[in-house]
Amino acid sequence: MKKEAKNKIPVKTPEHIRFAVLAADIACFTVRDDGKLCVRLVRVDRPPHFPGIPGLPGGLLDPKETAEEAAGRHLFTKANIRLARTYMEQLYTMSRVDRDPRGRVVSVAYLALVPWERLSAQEQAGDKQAWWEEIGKATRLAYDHDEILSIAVRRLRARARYTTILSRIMPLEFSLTELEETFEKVLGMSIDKRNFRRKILSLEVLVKSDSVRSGGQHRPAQLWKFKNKGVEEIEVL
Amino acid sequence: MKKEAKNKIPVKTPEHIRFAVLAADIACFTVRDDGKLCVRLVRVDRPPHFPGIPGLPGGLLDPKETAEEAAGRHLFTKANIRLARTYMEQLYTMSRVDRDPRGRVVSVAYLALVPWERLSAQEQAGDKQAWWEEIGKATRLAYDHDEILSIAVRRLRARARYTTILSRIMPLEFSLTELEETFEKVLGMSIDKRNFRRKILSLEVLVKSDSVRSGGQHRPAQLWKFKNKGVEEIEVL
DNA sequence: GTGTATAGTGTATATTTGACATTAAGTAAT
DNA sequence: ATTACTTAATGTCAAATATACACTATACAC
Repeated sequence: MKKEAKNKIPVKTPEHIRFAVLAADIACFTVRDDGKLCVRLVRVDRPPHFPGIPGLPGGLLDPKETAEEAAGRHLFTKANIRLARTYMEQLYTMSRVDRDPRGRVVSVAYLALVPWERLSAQEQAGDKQAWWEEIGKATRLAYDHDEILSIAVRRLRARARYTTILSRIMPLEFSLTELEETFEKVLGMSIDKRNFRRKILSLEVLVKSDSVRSGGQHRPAQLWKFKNKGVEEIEVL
Repeated sequence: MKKEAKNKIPVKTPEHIRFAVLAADIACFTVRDDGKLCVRLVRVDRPPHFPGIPGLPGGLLDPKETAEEAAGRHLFTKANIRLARTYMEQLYTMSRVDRDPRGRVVSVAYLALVPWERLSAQEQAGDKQAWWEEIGKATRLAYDHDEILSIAVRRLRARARYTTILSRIMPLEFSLTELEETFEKVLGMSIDKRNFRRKILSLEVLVKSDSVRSGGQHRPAQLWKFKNKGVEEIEVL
Protein backbone atom coordinates (compact mmCIF):
# COMPACT_ATOMS: atom_id res chain seq x y z
CA MET A 1 0.00 0.00 0.00
CA LYS A 2 2.95 2.33 0.48
CA LYS A 3 3.61 2.04 -3.20
CA GLU A 4 1.42 5.10 -3.38
CA ALA A 5 4.03 7.46 -2.07
CA LYS A 6 6.58 6.07 -4.43
CA ASN A 7 4.33 6.68 -7.39
CA LYS A 8 3.36 10.11 -6.14
CA ILE A 9 -0.24 9.32 -6.92
CA PRO A 10 -2.59 10.50 -4.23
CA VAL A 11 -4.74 7.46 -4.05
CA LYS A 12 -7.25 8.27 -1.38
CA THR A 13 -9.64 11.12 -1.76
CA PRO A 14 -10.57 12.47 1.63
CA GLU A 15 -14.19 11.66 2.26
CA HIS A 16 -15.28 15.12 3.23
CA ILE A 17 -13.98 17.05 0.26
CA ARG A 18 -15.07 16.60 -3.26
CA PHE A 19 -11.88 16.14 -5.19
CA ALA A 20 -11.28 13.19 -7.40
CA VAL A 21 -8.26 11.95 -9.22
CA LEU A 22 -8.77 12.17 -12.96
CA ALA A 23 -7.29 9.83 -15.48
CA ALA A 24 -7.45 9.23 -19.20
CA ASP A 25 -7.32 5.78 -20.78
CA ILE A 26 -7.01 5.01 -24.46
CA ALA A 27 -8.26 2.14 -26.57
CA CYS A 28 -5.98 2.54 -29.57
CA PHE A 29 -6.70 0.33 -32.57
CA THR A 30 -4.85 -0.53 -35.73
CA VAL A 31 -5.20 -3.14 -38.44
CA ARG A 32 -1.89 -4.97 -38.53
CA ASP A 33 -0.38 -5.95 -41.86
CA ASP A 34 -1.52 -9.51 -41.22
CA GLY A 35 -5.05 -8.09 -41.37
CA LYS A 36 -5.83 -8.49 -37.69
CA LEU A 37 -7.66 -5.74 -35.80
CA CYS A 38 -5.49 -5.05 -32.77
CA VAL A 39 -5.53 -2.89 -29.67
CA ARG A 40 -2.49 -1.48 -27.92
CA LEU A 41 -2.02 -2.93 -24.46
CA VAL A 42 0.51 -2.13 -21.79
CA ARG A 43 1.77 -3.94 -18.76
CA VAL A 44 0.06 -2.54 -15.67
CA ASP A 45 2.30 -3.20 -12.76
CA ARG A 46 0.48 -2.24 -9.61
CA PRO A 47 0.70 -4.96 -6.99
CA PRO A 48 -1.14 -6.19 -5.13
CA HIS A 49 -4.16 -5.80 -7.34
CA PHE A 50 -2.70 -5.90 -10.81
CA PRO A 51 0.76 -7.46 -10.73
CA GLY A 52 1.96 -7.47 -14.30
CA ILE A 53 -1.57 -7.57 -15.70
CA PRO A 54 -2.28 -6.07 -19.12
CA GLY A 55 -4.37 -2.96 -19.42
CA LEU A 56 -5.06 -0.04 -21.70
CA PRO A 57 -2.50 2.73 -21.75
CA GLY A 58 -3.51 5.65 -19.58
CA GLY A 59 -2.63 7.80 -16.64
CA LEU A 60 -3.48 10.83 -14.59
CA LEU A 61 -4.28 14.30 -15.78
CA ASP A 62 -1.89 17.06 -14.98
CA PRO A 63 -3.49 20.09 -13.41
CA LYS A 64 -3.18 22.21 -16.54
CA GLU A 65 -4.16 19.57 -19.03
CA THR A 66 -7.40 18.58 -20.72
CA ALA A 67 -8.40 14.93 -20.70
CA GLU A 68 -7.61 14.71 -24.38
CA GLU A 69 -4.14 16.14 -23.91
CA ALA A 70 -3.49 13.68 -21.11
CA ALA A 71 -4.69 10.86 -23.33
CA GLY A 72 -2.24 11.86 -26.04
CA ARG A 73 0.59 12.21 -23.57
CA HIS A 74 0.02 8.86 -21.92
CA LEU A 75 -0.47 7.13 -25.24
CA PHE A 76 3.07 8.18 -25.99
CA THR A 77 4.73 7.72 -22.60
CA LYS A 78 3.01 4.46 -21.72
CA ALA A 79 2.42 2.83 -25.06
CA ASN A 80 5.02 4.57 -27.21
CA ILE A 81 2.47 5.69 -29.82
CA ARG A 82 2.90 9.23 -31.01
CA LEU A 83 -0.26 11.26 -31.35
CA ALA A 84 0.69 13.00 -34.59
CA ARG A 85 -0.65 10.31 -36.89
CA THR A 86 -3.37 9.17 -34.55
CA TYR A 87 -7.06 9.95 -34.64
CA MET A 88 -8.69 10.27 -31.25
CA GLU A 89 -12.23 10.83 -30.02
CA GLN A 90 -13.76 10.77 -26.59
CA LEU A 91 -15.48 7.52 -25.75
CA TYR A 92 -16.94 7.32 -22.28
CA THR A 93 -16.21 8.45 -18.77
CA MET A 94 -15.91 5.73 -16.19
CA SER A 95 -16.87 6.87 -12.73
CA ARG A 96 -17.67 3.79 -10.71
CA VAL A 97 -16.49 4.54 -7.20
CA ASP A 98 -14.55 1.33 -6.75
CA ARG A 99 -13.14 1.03 -10.24
CA ASP A 100 -9.63 1.61 -8.95
CA PRO A 101 -8.76 -0.31 -5.78
CA ARG A 102 -6.35 2.42 -4.75
CA GLY A 103 -9.01 5.06 -4.40
CA ARG A 104 -11.39 7.19 -6.33
CA VAL A 105 -10.18 7.68 -9.85
CA VAL A 106 -12.50 8.82 -12.60
CA SER A 107 -11.27 8.01 -16.06
CA VAL A 108 -12.13 9.62 -19.36
CA ALA A 109 -11.71 6.92 -21.98
CA TYR A 110 -10.72 7.65 -25.57
CA LEU A 111 -10.99 5.74 -28.80
CA ALA A 112 -7.92 6.08 -30.99
CA LEU A 113 -7.12 4.80 -34.46
CA VAL A 114 -3.84 4.70 -36.28
CA PRO A 115 -2.87 3.23 -39.66
CA TRP A 116 -0.37 0.43 -39.26
CA GLU A 117 1.59 1.79 -42.18
CA ARG A 118 2.18 5.09 -40.42
CA LEU A 119 3.64 3.51 -37.30
CA SER A 120 7.41 3.45 -36.99
CA ALA A 121 9.13 0.10 -36.65
CA GLN A 122 9.39 0.79 -32.95
CA GLU A 123 5.70 1.62 -32.68
CA GLN A 124 4.74 -1.50 -34.55
CA ALA A 125 6.95 -3.61 -32.34
CA GLY A 126 5.83 -5.15 -29.11
CA ASP A 127 7.77 -5.81 -25.99
CA LYS A 128 6.92 -6.63 -22.39
CA GLN A 129 5.84 -3.06 -21.69
CA ALA A 130 3.55 -2.40 -24.65
CA TRP A 131 2.31 -4.52 -27.51
CA TRP A 132 -0.47 -4.96 -30.09
CA GLU A 133 -3.04 -7.53 -29.05
CA GLU A 134 -5.52 -9.06 -31.41
CA ILE A 135 -9.15 -8.17 -30.64
CA GLY A 136 -11.11 -11.17 -29.53
CA LYS A 137 -8.26 -12.79 -27.68
CA ALA A 138 -10.10 -12.50 -24.41
CA THR A 139 -7.45 -11.39 -21.99
CA ARG A 140 -8.62 -10.06 -18.68
CA LEU A 141 -7.58 -6.44 -18.32
CA ALA A 142 -6.84 -4.36 -15.25
CA TYR A 143 -9.40 -1.98 -13.67
CA ASP A 144 -12.52 -1.69 -15.81
CA HIS A 145 -10.51 -1.74 -19.01
CA ASP A 146 -12.39 -4.78 -20.28
CA GLU A 147 -15.50 -2.67 -20.21
CA ILE A 148 -13.79 0.28 -21.90
CA LEU A 149 -12.49 -2.02 -24.60
CA SER A 150 -15.88 -3.49 -25.24
CA ILE A 151 -17.48 -0.04 -25.43
CA ALA A 152 -14.71 1.00 -27.81
CA VAL A 153 -15.24 -1.94 -30.14
CA ARG A 154 -18.98 -1.35 -30.17
CA ARG A 155 -18.46 2.31 -30.94
CA LEU A 156 -15.93 1.61 -33.65
CA ARG A 157 -18.36 -0.77 -35.31
CA ALA A 158 -21.24 1.68 -35.13
CA ARG A 159 -19.13 4.56 -36.45
CA ALA A 160 -17.72 2.43 -39.27
CA ARG A 161 -21.28 1.99 -40.56
CA TYR A 162 -22.33 5.58 -40.84
CA THR A 163 -19.16 7.65 -40.92
CA THR A 164 -15.85 7.57 -42.74
CA ILE A 165 -14.00 6.85 -39.50
CA LEU A 166 -12.17 3.93 -41.07
CA SER A 167 -10.29 6.47 -43.17
CA ARG A 168 -8.27 7.02 -40.02
CA ILE A 169 -7.14 3.44 -39.74
CA MET A 170 -6.36 2.93 -43.44
CA PRO A 171 -3.01 3.68 -45.06
CA LEU A 172 -2.82 6.85 -47.14
CA GLU A 173 -3.36 4.75 -50.27
CA PHE A 174 -5.09 1.42 -50.42
CA SER A 175 -6.80 -0.93 -52.82
CA LEU A 176 -10.54 -1.43 -52.67
CA THR A 177 -9.91 -4.98 -51.58
CA GLU A 178 -7.87 -3.73 -48.63
CA LEU A 179 -10.62 -1.31 -47.68
CA GLU A 180 -13.21 -4.02 -47.96
CA GLU A 181 -11.16 -6.33 -45.76
CA THR A 182 -10.88 -3.61 -43.13
CA PHE A 183 -14.64 -3.24 -43.09
CA GLU A 184 -14.98 -6.99 -42.81
CA LYS A 185 -12.51 -7.16 -39.94
CA VAL A 186 -14.09 -4.32 -38.02
CA LEU A 187 -17.70 -5.32 -38.63
CA GLY A 188 -17.00 -9.01 -38.27
CA MET A 189 -18.95 -9.97 -41.37
CA SER A 190 -18.21 -10.75 -44.98
CA ILE A 191 -19.20 -8.33 -47.69
CA ASP A 192 -19.89 -8.92 -51.37
CA LYS A 193 -17.04 -7.48 -53.38
CA ARG A 194 -19.08 -6.01 -56.21
CA ASN A 195 -21.77 -4.54 -54.03
CA PHE A 196 -19.17 -3.05 -51.71
CA ARG A 197 -17.36 -1.35 -54.57
CA ARG A 198 -20.54 0.02 -56.05
CA LYS A 199 -21.64 1.43 -52.68
CA ILE A 200 -18.36 2.94 -51.53
CA LEU A 201 -17.70 4.53 -54.92
CA SER A 202 -21.22 5.97 -55.06
CA LEU A 203 -20.55 7.83 -51.81
CA GLU A 204 -17.85 9.83 -53.57
CA VAL A 205 -15.54 9.88 -50.61
CA LEU A 206 -12.66 8.20 -52.46
CA VAL A 207 -10.41 9.42 -55.24
CA LYS A 208 -8.13 7.36 -57.45
CA SER A 209 -4.47 7.66 -56.66
CA ASP A 210 -1.91 7.66 -59.49
CA SER A 211 -0.35 4.45 -58.41
CA VAL A 212 -1.18 0.80 -58.36
CA ARG A 213 -0.16 -1.91 -55.97
CA SER A 214 1.93 -4.40 -57.91
CA GLY A 215 3.95 -7.11 -56.31
CA GLY A 216 2.00 -10.30 -56.20
CA GLN A 217 2.01 -12.55 -59.21
CA HIS A 218 -1.30 -11.23 -60.36
CA ARG A 219 -3.01 -8.18 -61.74
CA PRO A 220 -2.01 -5.03 -59.83
CA ALA A 221 -4.69 -3.14 -57.93
CA GLN A 222 -5.65 0.47 -58.48
CA LEU A 223 -4.95 2.47 -55.32
CA TRP A 224 -7.37 4.97 -53.84
CA LYS A 225 -7.33 7.54 -51.07
CA PHE A 226 -9.98 9.35 -49.06
CA LYS A 227 -10.91 12.74 -50.47
CA ASN A 228 -11.08 14.41 -47.09
CA LYS A 229 -9.05 13.95 -43.96
CA GLY A 230 -12.00 14.48 -41.63
CA VAL A 231 -14.53 11.95 -40.46
CA GLU A 232 -17.72 12.54 -42.45
CA GLU A 233 -21.19 11.52 -41.48
CA ILE A 234 -22.24 9.37 -44.41
CA GLU A 235 -24.05 6.09 -44.38
CA VAL A 236 -21.52 3.58 -45.59
CA LEU A 237 -23.01 0.16 -45.11
CA MET B 1 -30.69 24.02 -2.07
CA LYS B 2 -27.91 23.78 0.42
CA LYS B 3 -26.31 27.11 1.03
CA GLU B 4 -23.53 25.48 3.00
CA ALA B 5 -22.35 23.64 -0.06
CA LYS B 6 -21.30 26.90 -1.60
CA ASN B 7 -18.81 27.55 1.16
CA LYS B 8 -17.47 24.04 1.28
CA ILE B 9 -16.57 23.79 -2.36
CA PRO B 10 -12.82 23.96 -2.74
CA VAL B 11 -12.59 26.10 -5.81
CA LYS B 12 -8.89 26.06 -6.42
CA THR B 13 -7.04 22.86 -7.10
CA PRO B 14 -3.51 23.12 -5.80
CA GLU B 15 -1.17 23.13 -8.76
CA HIS B 16 1.16 20.46 -7.55
CA ILE B 17 -1.31 17.69 -6.88
CA ARG B 18 -3.50 16.02 -9.39
CA PHE B 19 -6.95 16.33 -7.96
CA ALA B 20 -9.78 17.92 -9.80
CA VAL B 21 -13.26 18.85 -8.81
CA LEU B 22 -15.79 16.73 -10.63
CA ALA B 23 -19.21 17.86 -11.67
CA ALA B 24 -22.15 16.56 -13.63
CA ASP B 25 -24.35 18.74 -15.84
CA ILE B 26 -27.57 17.71 -17.49
CA ALA B 27 -29.23 18.80 -20.72
CA CYS B 28 -32.76 17.64 -20.02
CA PHE B 29 -35.25 17.89 -22.88
CA THR B 30 -38.97 17.62 -23.17
CA VAL B 31 -41.54 18.43 -25.82
CA ARG B 32 -43.98 20.82 -24.19
CA ASP B 33 -47.71 20.48 -24.87
CA ASP B 34 -47.44 23.45 -27.21
CA GLY B 35 -45.17 21.22 -29.32
CA LYS B 36 -41.95 23.10 -28.58
CA LEU B 37 -38.74 21.20 -27.89
CA CYS B 38 -37.46 22.62 -24.62
CA VAL B 39 -34.48 22.28 -22.32
CA ARG B 40 -34.52 22.73 -18.58
CA LEU B 41 -32.48 25.72 -17.49
CA VAL B 42 -31.65 26.99 -14.04
CA ARG B 43 -30.50 30.29 -12.68
CA VAL B 44 -26.77 30.13 -12.04
CA ASP B 45 -25.97 32.66 -9.41
CA ARG B 46 -22.23 32.87 -9.05
CA PRO B 47 -21.01 36.44 -9.08
CA PRO B 48 -18.80 37.87 -10.29
CA HIS B 49 -18.70 35.69 -13.37
CA PHE B 50 -22.26 34.53 -13.73
CA PRO B 51 -24.59 36.80 -11.82
CA GLY B 52 -28.06 35.42 -12.38
CA ILE B 53 -27.13 33.89 -15.74
CA PRO B 54 -28.99 30.82 -16.98
CA GLY B 55 -27.23 27.50 -17.21
CA LEU B 56 -27.85 23.79 -17.29
CA PRO B 57 -28.64 22.12 -13.99
CA GLY B 58 -25.63 20.42 -12.48
CA GLY B 59 -23.31 20.26 -9.53
CA LEU B 60 -20.45 18.48 -7.88
CA LEU B 61 -20.01 14.77 -7.34
CA ASP B 62 -20.06 13.46 -3.84
CA PRO B 63 -17.12 11.26 -2.97
CA LYS B 64 -19.16 8.06 -3.03
CA GLU B 65 -21.22 8.84 -6.07
CA THR B 66 -20.92 8.00 -9.76
CA ALA B 67 -21.27 10.81 -12.26
CA GLU B 68 -24.65 9.45 -13.28
CA GLU B 69 -25.90 9.40 -9.70
CA ALA B 70 -24.76 12.96 -9.22
CA ALA B 71 -26.50 13.96 -12.43
CA GLY B 72 -29.76 12.48 -11.18
CA ARG B 73 -29.38 14.10 -7.80
CA HIS B 74 -28.65 17.56 -9.17
CA LEU B 75 -31.38 17.32 -11.75
CA PHE B 76 -33.73 17.02 -8.82
CA THR B 77 -32.18 19.45 -6.35
CA LYS B 78 -31.34 22.15 -8.87
CA ALA B 79 -34.02 21.78 -11.51
CA ASN B 80 -36.72 20.00 -9.56
CA ILE B 81 -37.01 17.15 -12.07
CA ARG B 82 -37.29 13.72 -10.53
CA LEU B 83 -35.21 11.03 -12.14
CA ALA B 84 -37.84 8.29 -11.91
CA ARG B 85 -39.54 9.11 -15.19
CA THR B 86 -36.45 10.44 -16.87
CA TYR B 87 -34.19 8.75 -19.38
CA MET B 88 -30.54 9.64 -19.08
CA GLU B 89 -27.39 8.80 -21.02
CA GLN B 90 -23.86 10.06 -20.81
CA LEU B 91 -23.06 12.72 -23.35
CA TYR B 92 -19.58 14.17 -23.16
CA THR B 93 -16.97 15.10 -20.59
CA MET B 94 -15.85 18.69 -20.60
CA SER B 95 -12.32 19.14 -19.35
CA ARG B 96 -11.09 22.49 -20.62
CA VAL B 97 -8.86 23.84 -17.88
CA ASP B 98 -10.46 27.27 -17.73
CA ARG B 99 -14.05 26.21 -18.24
CA ASP B 100 -14.93 27.27 -14.71
CA PRO B 101 -13.47 30.60 -13.62
CA ARG B 102 -13.36 29.43 -10.02
CA GLY B 103 -10.85 26.70 -10.67
CA ARG B 104 -10.43 23.37 -12.29
CA VAL B 105 -13.74 21.60 -12.60
CA VAL B 106 -14.23 18.71 -14.98
CA SER B 107 -17.83 18.05 -15.87
CA VAL B 108 -19.48 14.90 -17.13
CA ALA B 109 -22.46 16.03 -19.17
CA TYR B 110 -25.63 13.98 -19.55
CA LEU B 111 -28.47 13.98 -22.02
CA ALA B 112 -31.85 13.48 -20.38
CA LEU B 113 -35.33 13.13 -21.83
CA VAL B 114 -38.65 13.25 -20.10
CA PRO B 115 -42.21 13.14 -21.44
CA TRP B 116 -44.05 16.36 -20.71
CA GLU B 117 -47.10 14.38 -19.73
CA ARG B 118 -45.24 12.60 -16.97
CA LEU B 119 -44.05 15.78 -15.30
CA SER B 120 -45.98 16.99 -12.30
CA ALA B 121 -47.56 20.42 -12.43
CA GLN B 122 -44.65 21.66 -10.38
CA GLU B 123 -42.10 20.10 -12.74
CA GLN B 124 -43.83 21.58 -15.74
CA ALA B 125 -43.89 24.98 -14.14
CA GLY B 126 -41.14 27.49 -14.42
CA ASP B 127 -40.01 30.05 -11.92
CA LYS B 128 -36.94 32.21 -11.47
CA GLN B 129 -34.87 29.23 -10.31
CA ALA B 130 -35.68 26.68 -12.99
CA TRP B 131 -37.72 26.76 -16.17
CA TRP B 132 -38.25 25.18 -19.58
CA GLU B 133 -36.64 27.13 -22.39
CA GLU B 134 -37.41 26.62 -26.02
CA ILE B 135 -34.51 25.27 -28.07
CA GLY B 136 -33.28 27.77 -30.57
CA LYS B 137 -33.89 30.78 -28.39
CA ALA B 138 -30.23 31.62 -28.32
CA THR B 139 -29.61 32.53 -24.73
CA ARG B 140 -26.02 32.65 -23.61
CA LEU B 141 -25.42 30.09 -20.92
CA ALA B 142 -22.93 30.00 -18.07
CA TYR B 143 -19.63 28.08 -18.23
CA ASP B 144 -19.41 26.00 -21.40
CA HIS B 145 -23.06 25.05 -21.19
CA ASP B 146 -23.73 26.47 -24.65
CA GLU B 147 -21.35 23.90 -25.98
CA ILE B 148 -22.90 21.10 -23.95
CA LEU B 149 -26.34 22.08 -25.18
CA SER B 150 -25.24 22.08 -28.78
CA ILE B 151 -23.58 18.67 -28.41
CA ALA B 152 -26.78 17.42 -26.76
CA VAL B 153 -29.03 18.62 -29.56
CA ARG B 154 -26.75 17.09 -32.17
CA ARG B 155 -26.71 13.80 -30.30
CA LEU B 156 -30.45 13.79 -29.83
CA ARG B 157 -30.95 14.32 -33.54
CA ALA B 158 -28.54 11.57 -34.48
CA ARG B 159 -30.05 9.11 -32.01
CA ALA B 160 -33.59 9.95 -33.12
CA ARG B 161 -32.65 8.73 -36.60
CA TYR B 162 -31.40 5.28 -35.78
CA THR B 163 -32.77 4.40 -32.38
CA THR B 164 -36.10 4.52 -30.61
CA ILE B 165 -34.81 7.17 -28.20
CA LEU B 166 -37.82 9.38 -28.86
CA SER B 167 -39.91 6.78 -27.05
CA ARG B 168 -38.45 8.35 -23.93
CA ILE B 169 -39.77 11.80 -24.67
CA MET B 170 -43.24 10.71 -25.85
CA PRO B 171 -46.21 10.26 -23.56
CA LEU B 172 -47.18 6.68 -22.74
CA GLU B 173 -49.85 6.83 -25.44
CA PHE B 174 -49.79 9.07 -28.46
CA SER B 175 -51.28 9.44 -31.90
CA LEU B 176 -49.15 8.89 -34.98
CA THR B 177 -49.53 12.55 -35.77
CA GLU B 178 -48.08 13.46 -32.39
CA LEU B 179 -45.17 11.09 -32.92
CA GLU B 180 -44.57 12.53 -36.37
CA GLU B 181 -44.60 16.05 -35.00
CA THR B 182 -42.04 15.09 -32.38
CA PHE B 183 -39.76 13.74 -35.09
CA GLU B 184 -40.27 16.92 -37.06
CA LYS B 185 -39.49 19.10 -34.06
CA VAL B 186 -36.38 17.18 -33.10
CA LEU B 187 -35.04 16.72 -36.62
CA GLY B 188 -36.07 20.19 -37.73
CA MET B 189 -37.60 18.97 -40.97
CA SER B 190 -41.03 18.15 -42.29
CA ILE B 191 -41.99 14.57 -42.97
CA ASP B 192 -44.60 13.13 -45.31
CA LYS B 193 -47.47 11.81 -43.25
CA ARG B 194 -48.17 8.66 -45.24
CA ASN B 195 -44.56 7.69 -45.68
CA PHE B 196 -43.87 8.26 -42.01
CA ARG B 197 -46.73 6.03 -40.95
CA ARG B 198 -45.75 3.26 -43.31
CA LYS B 199 -42.14 3.37 -42.13
CA ILE B 200 -42.72 3.57 -38.40
CA LEU B 201 -45.33 0.82 -38.48
CA SER B 202 -43.09 -1.43 -40.55
CA LEU B 203 -40.46 -1.28 -37.80
CA GLU B 204 -42.88 -3.03 -35.48
CA VAL B 205 -41.88 -1.02 -32.44
CA LEU B 206 -45.38 0.31 -31.82
CA VAL B 207 -48.56 -1.38 -30.63
CA LYS B 208 -52.09 -0.04 -30.78
CA SER B 209 -53.50 1.11 -27.51
CA ASP B 210 -57.17 0.52 -26.68
CA SER B 211 -58.00 4.15 -26.60
CA VAL B 212 -58.41 7.01 -28.98
CA ARG B 213 -57.79 10.69 -28.52
CA SER B 214 -61.10 12.47 -28.93
CA GLY B 215 -61.70 16.06 -28.06
CA GLY B 216 -61.31 18.23 -31.09
CA GLN B 217 -64.22 18.69 -33.40
CA HIS B 218 -62.86 16.17 -35.79
CA ARG B 219 -62.22 12.46 -36.17
CA PRO B 220 -60.51 11.00 -33.07
CA ALA B 221 -57.03 9.55 -33.40
CA GLN B 222 -56.04 5.99 -32.64
CA LEU B 223 -53.46 5.96 -29.85
CA TRP B 224 -50.29 3.87 -29.89
CA LYS B 225 -47.52 3.01 -27.49
CA PHE B 226 -43.98 1.70 -27.81
CA LYS B 227 -43.71 -2.05 -27.45
CA ASN B 228 -40.54 -1.91 -25.40
CA LYS B 229 -39.36 0.49 -22.77
CA GLY B 230 -35.72 0.33 -23.83
CA VAL B 231 -33.98 2.30 -26.53
CA GLU B 232 -33.57 -0.01 -29.51
CA GLU B 233 -31.05 0.34 -32.28
CA ILE B 234 -33.28 0.45 -35.34
CA GLU B 235 -33.03 2.70 -38.34
CA VAL B 236 -36.05 4.93 -38.08
CA LEU B 237 -35.66 7.61 -40.70
C1' DG C 1 -77.61 18.29 -41.62
C1' DT C 2 -74.01 21.19 -42.61
C1' DG C 3 -69.48 22.92 -41.81
C1' DT C 4 -65.05 22.10 -40.12
C1' DA C 5 -60.96 20.04 -38.65
C1' DT C 6 -57.96 16.33 -38.26
C1' DA C 7 -57.43 11.05 -39.05
C1' DG C 8 -56.50 7.73 -42.08
C1' DT C 9 -55.38 5.43 -46.47
C1' DG C 10 -52.98 3.69 -51.73
C1' DT C 11 -50.48 3.77 -55.92
C1' DA C 12 -47.10 4.56 -59.37
C1' DT C 13 -42.22 5.57 -60.03
C1' DA C 14 -37.49 5.91 -58.87
C1' DT C 15 -33.80 4.31 -56.21
C1' DT C 16 -31.26 1.09 -53.66
C1' DT C 17 -30.01 -3.39 -52.29
C1' DG C 18 -28.68 -8.18 -52.78
C1' DA C 19 -27.38 -12.17 -55.17
C1' DC C 20 -24.45 -14.03 -58.36
C1' DA C 21 -19.91 -15.51 -62.39
C1' DT C 22 -16.79 -14.17 -65.78
C1' DT C 23 -13.00 -11.63 -67.89
C1' DA C 24 -8.52 -8.84 -67.19
C1' DA C 25 -3.83 -8.24 -66.15
C1' DG C 26 0.12 -9.03 -64.18
C1' DT C 27 4.09 -12.73 -62.39
C1' DA C 28 6.56 -16.99 -62.57
C1' DA C 29 7.79 -21.24 -64.29
C1' DT C 30 8.63 -24.04 -68.21
C1' DA D 1 6.18 -17.63 -75.89
C1' DT D 2 3.11 -20.45 -73.81
C1' DT D 3 0.98 -21.84 -69.77
C1' DA D 4 -0.42 -21.76 -65.03
C1' DC D 5 -1.59 -19.05 -61.28
C1' DT D 6 -3.45 -15.38 -58.57
C1' DT D 7 -5.96 -11.42 -57.49
C1' DA D 8 -8.40 -7.21 -59.82
C1' DA D 9 -12.24 -5.60 -62.00
C1' DT D 10 -16.77 -5.54 -63.86
C1' DG D 11 -22.70 -6.04 -65.01
C1' DT D 12 -27.40 -7.63 -64.65
C1' DC D 13 -31.66 -8.95 -62.91
C1' DA D 14 -35.02 -9.21 -59.19
C1' DA D 15 -36.59 -7.65 -54.84
C1' DA D 16 -37.08 -4.25 -51.48
C1' DT D 17 -37.35 0.32 -50.18
C1' DA D 18 -38.05 5.30 -50.71
C1' DT D 19 -40.46 9.16 -52.61
C1' DA D 20 -44.08 11.94 -54.33
C1' DC D 21 -48.62 12.91 -54.18
C1' DA D 22 -54.68 13.67 -53.01
C1' DC D 23 -58.77 12.01 -51.51
C1' DT D 24 -62.15 9.83 -48.10
C1' DA D 25 -63.61 9.08 -43.09
C1' DT D 26 -65.30 10.50 -38.72
C1' DA D 27 -66.32 13.07 -34.87
C1' DC D 28 -67.96 17.53 -32.98
C1' DA D 29 -70.18 22.17 -32.99
C1' DC D 30 -73.58 24.74 -34.55
